[in-house]
Amino acid sequence: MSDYKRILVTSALPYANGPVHIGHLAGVYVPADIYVRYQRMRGREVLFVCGSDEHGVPVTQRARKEGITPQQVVDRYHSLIKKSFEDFGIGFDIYSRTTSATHHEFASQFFRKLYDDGKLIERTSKQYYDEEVQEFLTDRDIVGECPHCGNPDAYGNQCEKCGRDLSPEELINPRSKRSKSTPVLRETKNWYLPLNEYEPWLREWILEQHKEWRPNVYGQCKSWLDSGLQPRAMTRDLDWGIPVPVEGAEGKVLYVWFDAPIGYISNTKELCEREPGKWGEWQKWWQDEETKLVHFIGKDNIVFHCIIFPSMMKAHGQYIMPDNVPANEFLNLENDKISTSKNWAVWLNEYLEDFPGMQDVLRYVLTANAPETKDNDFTWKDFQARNNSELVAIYGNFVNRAVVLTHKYFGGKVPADAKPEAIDAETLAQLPQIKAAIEDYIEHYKFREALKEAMNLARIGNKYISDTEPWKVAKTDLDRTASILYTSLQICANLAIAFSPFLPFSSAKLQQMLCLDTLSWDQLGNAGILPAGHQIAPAQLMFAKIEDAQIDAQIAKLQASKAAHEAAAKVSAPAPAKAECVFEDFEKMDIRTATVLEAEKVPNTDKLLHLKIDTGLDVRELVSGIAQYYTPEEMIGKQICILANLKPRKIKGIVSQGMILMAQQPDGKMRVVSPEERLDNGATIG
RNA sequence: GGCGGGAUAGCUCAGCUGGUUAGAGCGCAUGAUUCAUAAUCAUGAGGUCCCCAGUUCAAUCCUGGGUCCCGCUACCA
Repeated sequence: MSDYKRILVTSALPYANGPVHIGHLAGVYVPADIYVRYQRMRGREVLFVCGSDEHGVPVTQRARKEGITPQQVVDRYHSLIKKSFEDFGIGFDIYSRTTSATHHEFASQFFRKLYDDGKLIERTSKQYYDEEVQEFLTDRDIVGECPHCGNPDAYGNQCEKCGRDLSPEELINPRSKRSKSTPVLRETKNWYLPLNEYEPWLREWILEQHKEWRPNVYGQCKSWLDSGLQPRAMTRDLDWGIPVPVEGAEGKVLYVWFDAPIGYISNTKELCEREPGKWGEWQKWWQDEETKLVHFIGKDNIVFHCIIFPSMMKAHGQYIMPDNVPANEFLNLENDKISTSKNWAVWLNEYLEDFPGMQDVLRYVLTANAPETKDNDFTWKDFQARNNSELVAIYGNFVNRAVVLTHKYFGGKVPADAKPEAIDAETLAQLPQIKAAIEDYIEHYKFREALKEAMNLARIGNKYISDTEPWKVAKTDLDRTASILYTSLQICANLAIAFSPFLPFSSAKLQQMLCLDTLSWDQLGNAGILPAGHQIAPAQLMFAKIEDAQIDAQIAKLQASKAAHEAAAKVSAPAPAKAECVFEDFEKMDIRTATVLEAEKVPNTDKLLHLKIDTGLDVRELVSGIAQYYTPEEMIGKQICILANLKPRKIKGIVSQGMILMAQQPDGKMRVVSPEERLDNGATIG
């Protein structure tokens, strides 16, 4: 922090196609919020910016699925997410959105500057357009015959067989993977950021100057840089997004990873223009070397925040670079990956309803168990245990002991330090050490350890009060009792400060109980925060015990929602009906029964099985992408149905003669189609 | 498959540039205590530091190989 005047903190923009869950919180928002609250308490000038990421293909997909507009989708989730964050105490200075006018204008200008300065490579090409889905196709959505080796199933960017790079126009007889129709060539232009030109600079900046970044972040950057960067398209042929502000770019939008990180900047600008007196000009946050920029993200975003966005800012020329990008690993839930689509998650908005007033418990658990170095697991049992045996039993209990005794013996007035002893000073001497430790840990983004130090302060308090036994001493020596409680109350005041970046609601409550107006970080370690004679409020419990029933209910809810989702996926949203076809088309297909003789995984793939089957006509081989649903052993001996006269295609070097008929549900579950009763191989189906 | 990260007590995690009796919290056991939300305090048990080889006087740490988990990427008629 030494050389910086102010700190700008960004936290990853949540994607506005679903609510926020505990994985997001643990990975990004809670640590960022702790960092920000801490820096603010130290009196540093801090700006904490976030907002919804509202462009991109998943939003349009969701809209299509629900029969509403993309705008309706993002409106719904933006307000839900924003409200949840507020209620949870994530202290953004601004939480805006990438569909805002400010952002659209700003991102356009940013792009336009790169364009005008010649920082972008323009590539005009005839690109395949799928008239059925009315969209341009990405290279990999097009397959056709390789002009070099004749492989009938080369991809638009590369032939897997001969390894040559291709462009889609070179393919003979191209086909669209999106609709199975024949695409037509249309002229299109796209603009690329030549990341390769920034490679030497990135190497120096990251690999030489930021060896202190977390291993996962540094390692992944190194990996990208070592394998060589390629120009990356910054525009897309889509209709949901920010229009590309260039002549002849109709029907194109900015790549969502171009637009989204600029959201950090445009949201800053929005805030600065709204309250210029408070925040000054946005440029001071983004373009002044004395600003320390920190991006809090999850590990899946590393490349965008460390390679692409910095390259964009470098290309622009006026921006500062992040000082650190503390990316967290992932949080699992009850031993399973958190999944929005499978509804396997604890949603923030639901947590807030189910556990009203208990924001800090979740903040505590997610910090104590934060996935800082590796993936971690959230379990409700652990949540309960940490609440009951740490927050209640150690922190809450200590405060309660001190406050109750003060009321019992001194009418709720802080007693004078009438008869100090060595143990008091020895105990209080630990406070500055705790302060230093918390500071060091937070400055190094080690929030888990920092929180542990804060909790140690409460442990010190409990030990002190047990060692000195004021309830016994009170029978004979009220002066000594006064000193003990004086010391205990000072520890309470220190606790309110030490915990306030982590547990802001509880600190506020404690501060109220102690009748303290303001607390600053500087006072942490101070053994005389509460003056003798100061009146404090009656004791109230800081944390409530969580009973088994509440936890069981959450676990049951989780299981139920998962089951409900699975059931719903089965009945709802079947694949849309296809266009009518004539009988003659159907008749062309030779569908018949066959039996699997041999099966094995295709090497170097995750999804492919190589099968040998008896079709009744012959014994032939085919390749099928079912390895995630069936093991080779399960397939052997199975009777299946195949499309026997499908044009052979070579996949991973194996000629696949036909296709297995598979039934697939909307939730992805896939099963082979078999006759109800075993028939001879080669029985025709129709 | 390629690349990156991870694997340490029953659980969740620390262990800086190779030498520590390998640590902490929770949980568990025993004892003390009763001001406090049966909370607290003390003591203790509990570890092939993922596996195999190598370098070294010495390896949890370094090197090579392997296994499992996660991410990025590729593949996915």
